[in-house]
Amino acid sequence: MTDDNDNLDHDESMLALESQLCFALYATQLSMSKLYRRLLKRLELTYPQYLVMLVLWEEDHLTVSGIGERLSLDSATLTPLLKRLEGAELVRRARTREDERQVEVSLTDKGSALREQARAVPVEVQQATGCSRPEIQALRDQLNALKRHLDNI
Amino acid sequence: MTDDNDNLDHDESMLALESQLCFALYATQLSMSKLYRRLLKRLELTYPQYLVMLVLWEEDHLTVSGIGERLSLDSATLTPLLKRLEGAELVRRARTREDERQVEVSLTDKGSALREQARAVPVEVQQATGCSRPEIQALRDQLNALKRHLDNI
DNA sequence: GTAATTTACATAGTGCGCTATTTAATAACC
DNA sequence: GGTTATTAAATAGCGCACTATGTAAATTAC
Repeated sequence: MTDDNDNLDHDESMLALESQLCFALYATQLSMSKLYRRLLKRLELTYPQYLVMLVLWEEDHLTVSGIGERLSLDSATLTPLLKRLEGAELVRRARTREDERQVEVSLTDKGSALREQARAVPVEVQQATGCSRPEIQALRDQLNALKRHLDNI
Repeated sequence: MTDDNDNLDHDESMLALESQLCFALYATQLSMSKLYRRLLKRLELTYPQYLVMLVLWEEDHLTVSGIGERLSLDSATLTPLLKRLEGAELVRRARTREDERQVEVSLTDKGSALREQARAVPVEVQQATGCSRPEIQALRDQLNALKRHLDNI
């Protein structure tokens, strides 16, 4: 019954935790976010807040749905997060005159200034990954390709 | 001042969202967990619950900290999750006689039986990723290597 | 011009995942 | 044997990230 045994071994490894790409992704994401939590402590930002700030440092005056598109996040996630950034006086939120359904998110002076401190973060992260820049870029590109596949189902 | 401009462009891309490995990881993890949410709906499991079940299908009768080690998760995360699995009658939890600080988590018959239905999940996931098995294994191995680096800081 | 539909955001509720702390049990030390 | 330190799990509180739903504004259809 070698055939059955092969199937058994195959099935065993199909459900084994270590085989799972999903678990590698999940566990590495947790480790990455732990590293960022440490680095972002002095900026007084959480990791998702930092991602939002990255978006706004790149392009100010975005709507909630504009930020949502960039980060693949729902307004149910973004609205409370942006309110906390507003409370920290890093952004301001206001309904646009053109379309009152839309909320425009803009950087405050304090929010813009925080960019200077944030500059050190990617350097520190790169050191922590122990990877070269080409390796990081290759891995990032593979992940982005994987995401596009996953999103097209 | 081309040198300054080079530095400026360098700094621009260092904080650009698309440059960030962290964001690729974060966004891909969100997409992966969305895919699993769809597939796991009929098993009535959340994604983290599924990961716990994977661990127990591989090795039954683990302590909370044993599961925590496998998944890199704290007891503050696991205890409520395991209570929900217990409520769904997939596991049972009991203090061990040898050391009453420890809680042993065991599969119920229902929990063991769920494994059969779970077998289809990795196959469906692999189809969704659009990657070959060697590609998946290579990406998984790179992520695991990255995690080890991140954890050693 | 009005009604129906769609859109953008907000809210409610749930399930994590974390830090900090508490509780109870075990181990180490004197 | 008693005290102190450590360990395992649980609890509290907070910040997401999601689904579902509600509210208000804009667009579309008639």
